[in-house]
Amino acid sequence: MRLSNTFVKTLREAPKDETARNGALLVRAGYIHKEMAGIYDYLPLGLRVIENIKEIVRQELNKIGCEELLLTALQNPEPWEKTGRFSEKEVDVWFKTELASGGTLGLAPTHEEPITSLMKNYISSYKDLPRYVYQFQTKFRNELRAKSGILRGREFLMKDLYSFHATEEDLDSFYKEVEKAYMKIFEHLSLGDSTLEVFASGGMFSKYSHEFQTILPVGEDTIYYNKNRTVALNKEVLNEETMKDLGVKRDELEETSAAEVGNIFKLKLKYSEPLNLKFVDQDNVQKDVYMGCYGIGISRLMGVIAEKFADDKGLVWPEAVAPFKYYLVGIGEAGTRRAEELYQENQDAILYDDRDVRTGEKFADAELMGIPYRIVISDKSLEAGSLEITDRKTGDTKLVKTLD
RNA sequence: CUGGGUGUGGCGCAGUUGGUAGCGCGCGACUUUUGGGAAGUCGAGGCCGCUGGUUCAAGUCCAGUCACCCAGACCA
Repeated sequence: MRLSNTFVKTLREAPKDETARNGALLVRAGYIHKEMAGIYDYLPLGLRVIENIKEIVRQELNKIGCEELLLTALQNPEPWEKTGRFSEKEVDVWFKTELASGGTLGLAPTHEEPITSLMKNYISSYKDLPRYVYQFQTKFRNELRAKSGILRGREFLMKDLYSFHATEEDLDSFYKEVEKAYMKIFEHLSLGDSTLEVFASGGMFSKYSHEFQTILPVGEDTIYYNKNRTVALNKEVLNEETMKDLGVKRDELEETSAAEVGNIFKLKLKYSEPLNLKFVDQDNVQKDVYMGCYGIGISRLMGVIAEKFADDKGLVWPEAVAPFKYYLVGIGEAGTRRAEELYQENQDAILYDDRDVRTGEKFADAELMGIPYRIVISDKSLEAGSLEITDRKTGDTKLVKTLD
């Protein structure tokens, strides 16, 4: 991408309604634009980051046999009424709207009901099981208070996976596979070291669920974990019973704040029963389908990564999610000519700053945008017959002949 | 929702006892400059969140309302 070719501009100062570090930097660097509290536009660079995160998630899920689909955001109240979740009493974050022809629709805060209803069309026999389907979808939640930049929005992007099984044992074994896939995803995102799988409240259908929490000072959750990180739990389940279940003592546990980037649940029969999702087993008996659900906050992850790695100069993207690998600057006539050639040869990997502005401004923007490597081609570097590459993270500069 | 705070060009801010709305950044033109956010000159750009009220006169005073930020509560 040529910087001269995009409408996006960087800002020297953050707008004053954006105080969280992730939001302030993402706005300043031109990745997102705020429409309203908790409601953001994703600009070209921001969209690339989102797509990179999605692709990492997609690849790991596909490896364990998941299929991608896309459900609707607008919700027919019917299935939700069957589970009792269309009422504000049960789910207090509904956005609802009216149909011109009469009747109420909801904007989906999550998708258990519609996916369960949908699968009734396709699951009728044990031969149809198990199935794993997922989507990347915009969720709408009418939060009383949106905050922390893109960490907690009213409209946000989530990956939600739903699994369907003939038996609880099969659900259990797939659940374990998802746990492993999730850790791989967080490793690819450079969050492996700082993300813990923690025990959390399981709601009414199981004792515990699991959350994936990334250690982060501005995170909204408080978690506890032991020294070698083999056991971690959310504050909401920090009690005698849980500690006994997990075999830890209070004084072994350390406290930290963290951001929830994923949550996995064994739903069991919670939705299949009221929505009547059944199958015929080998013994010709009708049985309820066991279900699990598994979420990852895609847009929140972008905020967590931005927040976690940023320094005083701006964003610092891990290579796997960065919108571009290289930020290219040509200096002088010969340097600019060579830069243009290099860009032509590697357009997918390069953000080419071909603007007619001073070099200092280009350097400052390269750092603010957090592109992993900055390439400078100048008379100086050409004399050495090479390109000058600076690592955004360490600031180290080296000369190389060609890009790898 | 409770408490506190803020709304003035794209962004950050100033605006005194009510009297023709200003500064910095950014934007346009020209000149000089050109490896760390350049300098000068000239210029464009604003129903002062919205509605109503007081007044000869409201960015400024009064009432209402909306939005946004922070802390807390909430987070199926």
